[in-house]
Amino acid sequence: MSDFELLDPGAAFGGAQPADGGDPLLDGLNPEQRRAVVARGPALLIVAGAGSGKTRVLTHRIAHLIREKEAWPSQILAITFTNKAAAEMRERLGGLLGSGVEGMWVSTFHSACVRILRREAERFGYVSGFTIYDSADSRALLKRIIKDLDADTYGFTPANTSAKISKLKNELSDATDYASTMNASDPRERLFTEIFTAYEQELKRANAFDFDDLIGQTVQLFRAHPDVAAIYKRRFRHILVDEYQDTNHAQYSLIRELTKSVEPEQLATLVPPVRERELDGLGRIPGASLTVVGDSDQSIYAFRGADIRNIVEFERDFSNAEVVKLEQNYRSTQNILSAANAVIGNNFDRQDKKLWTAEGDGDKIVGFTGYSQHDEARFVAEEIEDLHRDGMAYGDIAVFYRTNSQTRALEELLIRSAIPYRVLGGTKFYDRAEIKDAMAYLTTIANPFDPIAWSRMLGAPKRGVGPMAEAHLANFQEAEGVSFHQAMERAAEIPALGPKIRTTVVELADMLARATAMALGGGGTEVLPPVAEEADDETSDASRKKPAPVADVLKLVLDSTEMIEKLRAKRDPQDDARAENLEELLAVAREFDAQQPGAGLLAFLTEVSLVAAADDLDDQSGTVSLMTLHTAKGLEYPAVFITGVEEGLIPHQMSVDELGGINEERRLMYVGITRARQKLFITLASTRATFGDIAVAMPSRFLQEIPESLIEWRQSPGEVTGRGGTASRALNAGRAPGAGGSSGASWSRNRDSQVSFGAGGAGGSSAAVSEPASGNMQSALDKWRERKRLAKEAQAAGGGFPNTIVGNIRDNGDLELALGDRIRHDEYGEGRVNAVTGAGSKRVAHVTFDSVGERKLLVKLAPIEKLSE
DNA sequence: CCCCCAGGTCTTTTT
DNA sequence: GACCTGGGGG
Repeated sequence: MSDFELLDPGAAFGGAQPADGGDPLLDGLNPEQRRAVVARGPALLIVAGAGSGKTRVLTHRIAHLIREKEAWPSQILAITFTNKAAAEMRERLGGLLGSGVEGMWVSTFHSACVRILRREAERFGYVSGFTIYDSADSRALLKRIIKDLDADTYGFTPANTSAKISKLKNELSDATDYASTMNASDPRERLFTEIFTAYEQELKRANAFDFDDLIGQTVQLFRAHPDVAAIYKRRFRHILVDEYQDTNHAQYSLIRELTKSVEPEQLATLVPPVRERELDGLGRIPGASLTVVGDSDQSIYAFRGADIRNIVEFERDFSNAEVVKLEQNYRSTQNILSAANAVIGNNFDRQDKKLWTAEGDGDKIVGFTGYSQHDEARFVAEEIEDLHRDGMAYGDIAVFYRTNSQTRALEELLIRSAIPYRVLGGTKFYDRAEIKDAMAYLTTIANPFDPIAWSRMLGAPKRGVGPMAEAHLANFQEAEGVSFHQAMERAAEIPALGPKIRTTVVELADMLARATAMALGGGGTEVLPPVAEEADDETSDASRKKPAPVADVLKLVLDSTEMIEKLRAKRDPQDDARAENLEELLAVAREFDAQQPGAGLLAFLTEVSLVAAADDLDDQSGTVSLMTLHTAKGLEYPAVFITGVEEGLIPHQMSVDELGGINEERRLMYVGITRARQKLFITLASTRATFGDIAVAMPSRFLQEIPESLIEWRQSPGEVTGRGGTASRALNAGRAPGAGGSSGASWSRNRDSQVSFGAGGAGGSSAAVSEPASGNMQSALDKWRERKRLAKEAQAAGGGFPNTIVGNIRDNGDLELALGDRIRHDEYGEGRVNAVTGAGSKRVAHVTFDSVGERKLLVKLAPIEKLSE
């Protein structure tokens, strides 16, 4: 991405632009881009198709505002989607402006809100040292609440409750609102209200915010305290929001609040005093100018509350809005763009927009169908090796997938092929148990009122303090109204605790007190409870010394708990890896201390809470990047693999019944395709192991939406089982006999939905690509179209259209395998059957191969034949 | 109080 | 296949 400028043909050839005027901020931009840079006025919408150079436009716009003295850097608030994008933007601005980026806020919604909340926390009963609960913390808290209220018998789980609460909070709704609108005769709704209320209370007691609160509470803060809002409204004169299509209602409201004018009655409280030239004709400070950038075709976060209407209705929303459309793509070849256009064109609920490029067609998209996900992964690994041999850097290659669980097979093959790779997101470093344990110490040190962190800290490593002791301490803490640490110090006052536990607890409390003193830099000043009035003098402690480096605090914790030593002492090799992870955490803390000297523990915890999946991407790492399609948004790579392009995966099974679900999945596919610059590979498998057993997979409907002339199949879905001609034999063999139960049902469905593919250069395809329909009942339409497609295909199968490859699934029929049989496998060679499990079409053979060892195979579908005994 | 094992449940995507 | 829960034994 750093070399984007170099690859930008607009810069190289000038295109249709007027001759360069010698302005570095405008030269090399196309006319639309220029308009977006120089446009002024209250509101600007930049509709930026994928790869149309929007980051460049945004940075140039900001630089232009500053260079033309229309704004000080400190008057700019730029919101990006990830911290990485923010860092990149700041870097590019530095390149354009030199040093003049001091004081500019370039950050994510969440980081910006934390910054505001930490400053203003005291105004609404929080302490600035509040904890940020990630989803796991929220769920841990909800789990306790659900158990306390016996709500699990009503089907409430931490996961579904947390999702529902999150959704409500994204709509800026709280428990009181919910209670007033719910159907009170429904016991489930009443119970949910109780859970929600308890959850809010517990968060407050813990001095903690969850992710959604960060936005929502900031909005509440602004609404409840116009004087606070006035400070920020006055400060930020230009607000720019990237990826606007993925903003939710809370984020939208935040932007709305910030772009309102400051009314005359608020002016008096502002410091420094308001000067005449800041005011408009009505004696107000006018609202900030707003620039939003987005692409409704790339809206993929509806599940998180993102509301596509925010961007679609922007013009209605902000009157006098100017609109600039960027459609020229500087990233991909025409073939890739044509595929992307073809796919997204099937979403009928969008404004038509076509990406185009001045570059040539480029290579065709390469397609491959493996018969299993291992086969698919093997192809990916081999192609990566080829690309690398031909001179492409590993860092220029990315592999995308829909679900995190798909990484397993890919990693296995990449390891075997000695290809350096890294997985972004997924099981994150900070999700590991041992890391969470260590982090719990740091969190409880920063916020001794946080029960989740305290409880985790108490139990790890095991020290003989169990749930009973924990409950006694927690009760004492609540009754006395002290911090958890103070409760521990006074363990002697709790008669229910045994002498041994008392000693352990007091010693632990002593260690925490030392660590706290270090972390806060004071002489052991106890952090005050979350009460607004008292919190004031917490900050006025002039005698405070500088906080110690985070690494020192962590070192104290690790040393005194002997966490690393205890792990090393175990004989499980996994525990060695855990010990190394803790060493790694220490290294991360040292790195943080070096990057931000004196920032302290709280800043470290904040940063860790807000890292996004794409943030740990290191452009210089020189490794292949693996990530979900969601994480891929905003990134680009010369070579891209999209894997698992199957029905049920993309579109994901879960989305099929959701309102607009298919359309969102299609956008996800579109995002994936448009990440590729030169080479795009689309792969799938005809069987996939899920849940431990193996199921038949069908090619994704999105695959059929790509014109076949754009794809060069190395192995098409129709060919995959065609080796040795067994497929046709199997297909003529008719319906599988005796396939009972659910497996039979799924089998017959698969047989009915044969897919027509132009494998091997077949002519005009009869592929059932449905016409874009008009209307707005998208879900119903989706279903109807799906049914139409299936009907058409069924007809095609029966009527025998010439290009239809009848049946794309191998079928070994009722091949009987028994213990001890020798078989030959197309890929693995010869092997011996150890066992056969399952029944019907789900029969699985456990085979030890001479070359690769034990494998499990679906008898019906595996490319195997029985050797004579 | 802690460890181990059997059995049930689940899997979309993430700041 | 992985993770969590609950019961039994040490």
